[in-house]
Amino acid sequence: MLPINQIILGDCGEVLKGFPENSVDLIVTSPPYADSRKNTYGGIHPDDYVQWFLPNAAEFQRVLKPSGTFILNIKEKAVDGERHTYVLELILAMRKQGWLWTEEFIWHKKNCYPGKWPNRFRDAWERCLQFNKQRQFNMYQEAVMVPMGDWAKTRLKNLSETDKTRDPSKVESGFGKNISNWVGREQAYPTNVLHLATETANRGHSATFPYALPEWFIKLFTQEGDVVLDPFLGSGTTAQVARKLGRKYIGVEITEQYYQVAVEEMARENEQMSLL
Amino acid sequence: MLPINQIILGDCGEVLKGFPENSVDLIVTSPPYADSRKNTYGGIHPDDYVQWFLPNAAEFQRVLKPSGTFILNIKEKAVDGERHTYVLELILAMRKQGWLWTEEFIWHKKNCYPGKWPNRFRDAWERCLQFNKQRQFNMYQEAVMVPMGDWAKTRLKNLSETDKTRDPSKVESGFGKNISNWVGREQAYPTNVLHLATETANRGHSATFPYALPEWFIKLFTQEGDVVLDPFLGSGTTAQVARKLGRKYIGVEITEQYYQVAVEEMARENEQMSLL
DNA sequence: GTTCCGCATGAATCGATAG
DNA sequence: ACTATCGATTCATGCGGAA
Repeated sequence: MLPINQIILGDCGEVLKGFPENSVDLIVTSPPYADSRKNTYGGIHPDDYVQWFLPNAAEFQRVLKPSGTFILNIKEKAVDGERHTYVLELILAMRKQGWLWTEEFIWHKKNCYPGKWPNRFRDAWERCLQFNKQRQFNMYQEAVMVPMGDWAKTRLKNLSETDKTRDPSKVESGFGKNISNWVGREQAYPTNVLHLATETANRGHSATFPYALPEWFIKLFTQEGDVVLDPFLGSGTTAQVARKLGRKYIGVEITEQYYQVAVEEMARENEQMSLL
Repeated sequence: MLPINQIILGDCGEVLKGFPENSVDLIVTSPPYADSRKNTYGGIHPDDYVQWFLPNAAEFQRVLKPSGTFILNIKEKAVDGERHTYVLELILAMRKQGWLWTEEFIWHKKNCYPGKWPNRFRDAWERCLQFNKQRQFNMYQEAVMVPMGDWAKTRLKNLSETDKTRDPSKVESGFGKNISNWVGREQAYPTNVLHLATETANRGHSATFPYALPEWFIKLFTQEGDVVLDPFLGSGTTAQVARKLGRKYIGVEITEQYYQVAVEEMARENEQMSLL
């Protein structure tokens, strides 16, 4: 049976074998990036990453409903002066596995990590790859529409203050000129670029993604009561958001430490909610 | 000899064979997208795109200086409900050709209008792939610095103890050691995400990119007097920008129609400049 | 209640040095 | 030669406490 609203300690590749097929509506996850968390996840070498990931992807494909979606948040690192190609190879390999590579969303990290190097700038974006089992999948675009009344505010907020000061002419002319087109319309659809800051508040995990990231995809690809799975749960962000949005959640985490953090966070939130 | 400051009518794969090797400082171009300009470029089918592009890339590699850079502005189309993989395959194939895939910049198209498709949102970004011949290449980062955010003014007023000697975190970042470098600083280095509006003015070419795009890369990778090549010139944006910035330009365009537009634009600008 | 302001921190990368 | 470790470099945000 499907372990609804549970957080499970274990290797997702193994744990998922006990799940029935075609039972999950959305998989949204941020797997360990190659070689970057040596001390926590064992550090998969970039050259071995595809081979490590593929068996897991096969299980994801099995448990995902035909109408479901798989969102993979990932970014290749720089190795020996180049961007490594394991993410590109992973996409190609997953297509051979039967996945459809439907779309690539860009997460623009407004507060990216600082640094300076002679040959590259700071990395301010990550990929959110959308995979599907079939061309027809559930998508609730209206759930993530931006209200027109707030459109101006949100748009400018998304650009952030610094972006505005850096390119005032473009923002003002482009924005002011077009605003008349939107009068009378209620809501606008977003684009495939997400502007979110990483949350710097320590949640006991070195690589939490911001709540808004899973939130956006959960709203977009599921309805209330649907099942959301995060096979690399980390400190539990996806599960917390899914529950808050009235979705069923399943989280799998391999390290005892983060499993504990995730369980405690869920309990803490539970308590807070019962107090209200 | 290298045809400095010229626009040439012809197929770049052929035309470039007459150029000496190691003679160009920067190649920046936006090639015909697969299947999207059928009537102008003959419409390369997505499945044939890599095989069509590779011979051209080989010539680019030959004429590029060892210290030079190749910027390729490209985005895969959605074909049959999926993102096509020809761009991923092209990157892998070019690496086999000897190119280094140094970086992937994201061009975020700020003023893109919300559209409506049943299963995807409006595409608001394109790839700008950076390729190099060797790990050491010319990069003039100071030429593209941007104003610092407003936070800096208040932030640097009084530094906390942790700013001066911050404990190394889990990720072992030695942040905050030479905070004195910051005081009085007005500008910051940009990131690998470019926020540029698409230009609305259609200059008789179906895929013009905005002036700001080649401008940014020309400033970043060349100095005055350097040679900038656009092998798919289109209506001439790259050549115009290069000349304006005091770089030598070479443009190659295969279609008579766009070649004419490019030549006329250059002449028109020449006239305007002589009037000032 | 709002607004302001201080401040810790984050999926980094390169080059030199040591083993 | 080849790998492992270490030091140096650098922004911008959301949070929480205070006004």
